[in-house]
Amino acid sequence: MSTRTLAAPAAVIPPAKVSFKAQMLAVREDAIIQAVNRLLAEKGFDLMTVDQVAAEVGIAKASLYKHFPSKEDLAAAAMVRVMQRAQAFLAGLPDHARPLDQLKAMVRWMLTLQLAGEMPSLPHHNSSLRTTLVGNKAYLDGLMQVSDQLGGWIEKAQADGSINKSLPPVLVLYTLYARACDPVLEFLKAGGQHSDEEVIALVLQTCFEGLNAR
Amino acid sequence: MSTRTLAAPAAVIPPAKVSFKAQMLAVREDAIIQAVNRLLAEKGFDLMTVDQVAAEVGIAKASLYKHFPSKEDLAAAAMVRVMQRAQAFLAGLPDHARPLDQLKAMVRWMLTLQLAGEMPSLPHHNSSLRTTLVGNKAYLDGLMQVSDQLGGWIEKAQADGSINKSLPPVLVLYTLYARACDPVLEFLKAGGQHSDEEVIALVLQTCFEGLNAR
DNA sequence: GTCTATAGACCGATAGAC
DNA sequence: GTCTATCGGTCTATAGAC
Repeated sequence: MSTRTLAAPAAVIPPAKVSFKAQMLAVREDAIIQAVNRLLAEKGFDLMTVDQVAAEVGIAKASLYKHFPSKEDLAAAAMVRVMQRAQAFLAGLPDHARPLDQLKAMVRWMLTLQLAGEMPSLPHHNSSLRTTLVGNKAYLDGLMQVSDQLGGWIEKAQADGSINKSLPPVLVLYTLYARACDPVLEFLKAGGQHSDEEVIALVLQTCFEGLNAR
Repeated sequence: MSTRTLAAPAAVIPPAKVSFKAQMLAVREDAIIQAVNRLLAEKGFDLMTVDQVAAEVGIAKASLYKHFPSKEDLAAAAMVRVMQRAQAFLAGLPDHARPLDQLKAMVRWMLTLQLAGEMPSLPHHNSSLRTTLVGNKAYLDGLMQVSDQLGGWIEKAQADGSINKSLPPVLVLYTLYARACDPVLEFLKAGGQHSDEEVIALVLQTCFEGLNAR
C-alpha cells in the first residue's frame, strides 16, 4: 500500500519497471485481501488462522508478514477494501434518486454482500483488533466518507418526510449499518424457505417498514 | 445436577446431609454460571478463558471441570440459564395483554439484559460450540418453549392486525431474536447521547415501526 | 485414618510472530 | 521452519471433613 504512495516520480525511474513491481505487489496483496475477506466472512476473525490465509493464497506464511505486520492488520486491510467497494458502489448510484431509495440501495448492497459470503465478520469484543482498526487511517477515512454520504441522505429523507423525523439521524445510520451483520439473513437462509432475493426483500421491509401493520 | 434426581428417598438417607451437599453444589454451580454469563457478555466466547472463569468464581480450574466437562458446556449452561430467565419472565407477563404488547415486553427484556451486560454473546461460527448447544436438551427445550410462546403471540398479533400479515411468522420471530445481539445498542450507548431507557425505546421503535415515516 | 475436593503445577496443541 | 505464548484440559500432592 505505502509502496505506491512512496513511489518515485516517473521521470526519475523508468515507469515500466516500477509499475511492474508495483503491479506484482498490488496483485498479490489483492489476492491476500480477497482470501482474508472470504475467510473472515466464512469463519470470522477468531476462527480464521494466518496459516489458512497463506494456504488459500498459495504463498508462505512468512510472505504474509512482508505485506501485513499482524493478523489484525490483515483484517483491517479487508475492511479497507470493503469500504472502498462501498464507496465505489455509492459513487455509481444515480444522484437524482430519492434519498430514501439511495439508502435502500445501500442496505440492499450490504445484504447482497453478506449473502454472497463476502462481508467480513469481526468480533465487537477484541481490543487489539479495535485498536488496529482505529489506527488505520484508510479505514477510518473510508468509514467517514461513507457515513457522511449516508448521513446526508438520512437528513434529506427526514426533511422530505420519507424517514421518521423523530428518530435521531445517528440511530438511523447505526440501524442501517447493523444490517451488514444481521443474523436474520443467516437464519432465514438456513431455513431454506426463501430465495436470496426474497430474504433481502423481507429484511429490507422489516428494516424500513418495521414489523407492525400499517 | 444428576445428584439431585438420583438422590435416595429421604427415609433412607438423612435429608439434611444430602440437601446440604446438593445445596453446596447448586450454589457453586450457580456462581460458576453467573461468572460465565458475565464473561460471555463482556468478552464473548472466544476471548473468555476458563482460567478467568475460575478466577472470577474464586475456585480452581480443575474444580470447574468437576461440574462442566468443557468450555463449550460452560457456555451452554449459561445459555440454559438465560433461557430459564426468559421463561420465568414470560411466565410473569399478564396473560390478558395484547399479543403485540407481549412481544414488545419480551424484546424490551432482551434489550435490558443486553444493556445490563448479562446477555451472553456466542460466535455464530464455531462448530464445536454449536454441536454442544444442539446436543443440550435443556437448552433446546427452553428455546423451543420460548419460541412456541412467541410464535403463538406472533400469529395472534397478525390475526388481530397489529403485526403485518404479509410477513412470514418465522421472519418476525428471527427479527425479534436478533434484538438480543443488536449492535445498535452498543453503538448508541457508546455515543453517550442517550440514557439506557432512551436507547431501549429507540430500538424498540425501529424494530416495530421501522425507519420510514408513517 | 480414610476419603473427597481443592489448588496449583503441568502438558500438549495450536497459532501468531519473525 | 522455528520460537514462544496462551489456552484448554489433566494430574498430583495436600488439607480438611467425617
